Amino acid sequence: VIRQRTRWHSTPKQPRSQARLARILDAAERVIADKGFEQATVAQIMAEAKSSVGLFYQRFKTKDDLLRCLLARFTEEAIALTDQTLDPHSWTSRTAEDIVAEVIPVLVELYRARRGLLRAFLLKASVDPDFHQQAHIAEQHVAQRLEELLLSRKRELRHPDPAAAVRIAYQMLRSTLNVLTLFVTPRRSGYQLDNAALADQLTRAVLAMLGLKTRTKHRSRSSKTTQRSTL
Amino acid sequence: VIRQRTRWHSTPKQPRSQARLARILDAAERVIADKGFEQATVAQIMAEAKSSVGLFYQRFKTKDDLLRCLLARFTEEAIALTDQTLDPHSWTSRTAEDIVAEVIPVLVELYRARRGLLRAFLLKASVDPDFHQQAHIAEQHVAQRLEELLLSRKRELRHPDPAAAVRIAYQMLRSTLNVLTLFVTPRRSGYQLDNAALADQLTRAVLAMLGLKTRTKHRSRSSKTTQRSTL
DNA sequence: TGTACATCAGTGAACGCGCGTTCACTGATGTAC
DNA sequence: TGTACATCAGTGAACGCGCGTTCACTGATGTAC
Repeated sequence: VIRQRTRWHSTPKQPRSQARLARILDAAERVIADKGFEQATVAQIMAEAKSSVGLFYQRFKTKDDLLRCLLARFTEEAIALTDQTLDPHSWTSRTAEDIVAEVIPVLVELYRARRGLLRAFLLKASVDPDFHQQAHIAEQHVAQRLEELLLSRKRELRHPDPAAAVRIAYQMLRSTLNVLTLFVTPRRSGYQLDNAALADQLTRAVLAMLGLKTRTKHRSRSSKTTQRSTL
Repeated sequence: VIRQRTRWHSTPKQPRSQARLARILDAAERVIADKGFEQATVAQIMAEAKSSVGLFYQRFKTKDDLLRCLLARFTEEAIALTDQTLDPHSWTSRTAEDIVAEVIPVLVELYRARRGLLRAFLLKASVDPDFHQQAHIAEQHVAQRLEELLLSRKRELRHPDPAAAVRIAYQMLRSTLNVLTLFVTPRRSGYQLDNAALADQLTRAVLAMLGLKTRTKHRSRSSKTTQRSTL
């Protein structure tokens, strides 16, 4: 009767059930990415994972706890990717412009690939201070790496306060991607995200904000193909 | 018994109950701005309006319908303000830079003043396609006015595709304000929004994106006072 | 090698709570005669 | 001026539904002797 007490939440030791945990997280990510966190029911998720509702509560304290776990998992991935991509050694003898022009498309693609999950994170973060805090910490890591990398080329930036420029440019870039993530539903017809064009536009804009010359290589697409879907 | 059938939703003709409707909308705006739409209960709102729950459903079809009404009311105000502020006649012999430098602080202030309500709108729009559609229409009105005004000074913009530049700059500006609206909780201590500094930073950034020279008049504040709170 | 028992892993029906919505009601104001 | 009735404006307790969470249960795998 006190049996229940002895079971910890999450991190089971047996390999079989550890695999099951991964299966649940994957299923959760799929369902949540598809329907959103609020609309996804625990029952749905566990059906997708081919497990039972009871098991869910042996792995997670609450439904909210699940999203926190997904965030943790995502954060790890994101930080690893960042540290790899933004490692200063891989950018020696490259200009600030190179960095911006190559990092932005990667970011845009990441946002596209994980759109549903990111959307769920954003919505939760906007409503739950603890969650926001958690997300913010991870976010700052990425921001700082990029800032350091760009400020090591401070001289190239024609701006009276390069640090401020990098920060506001990054904030505006991320905000734009966040807003597109929140509001541009792919299901809806009409404007479809053309990633290449979007990345181009953003690159151009960020370069301008940083006071960097734009090479003509970045085509300026006709304004008709420009992404317009916003709130 | 069929009495109920004969009552229309909303727009009562009697002046007394029309005043009451306004009182309900005001109360709703206060409660929703404070707690958010989901967390605000119909009972709370009607208590704040010193009315009863039953009356609520004589004025609104559903709780969602209330938010739609608030959006409609807000939209009207916003469009009126836009048409007044962005009227071409009041800007004759002013430069594109003047326009940007004066409009942005107004926008920032509007966002600050109506933060709670805008937050509720944004969250709803990100989840309800119909609502998003409605908000989008209003939004486009403002965007177009500003676009027209700036493109009438096309020659001043040093950019290969001025129309595209205006659009992406506006989108990034609005996105940034939206993200700040969603994520920077004023209750939380730490970074507090310094509107003047934020407006300055944004102005500088937008001018750069549009290919306009920055006058030294726009102070570049030390990076320590820079707004950093983002997701 | 067999028996008894403990623990692990998992199940899914039932519970319960919050809150949007309904509905049977009251009281005040107008209108007909 | 009084009476009967219709309509308007408003009330708030009760209902009901969705979904997160619980809990009494099953079956399989170890371990002691």
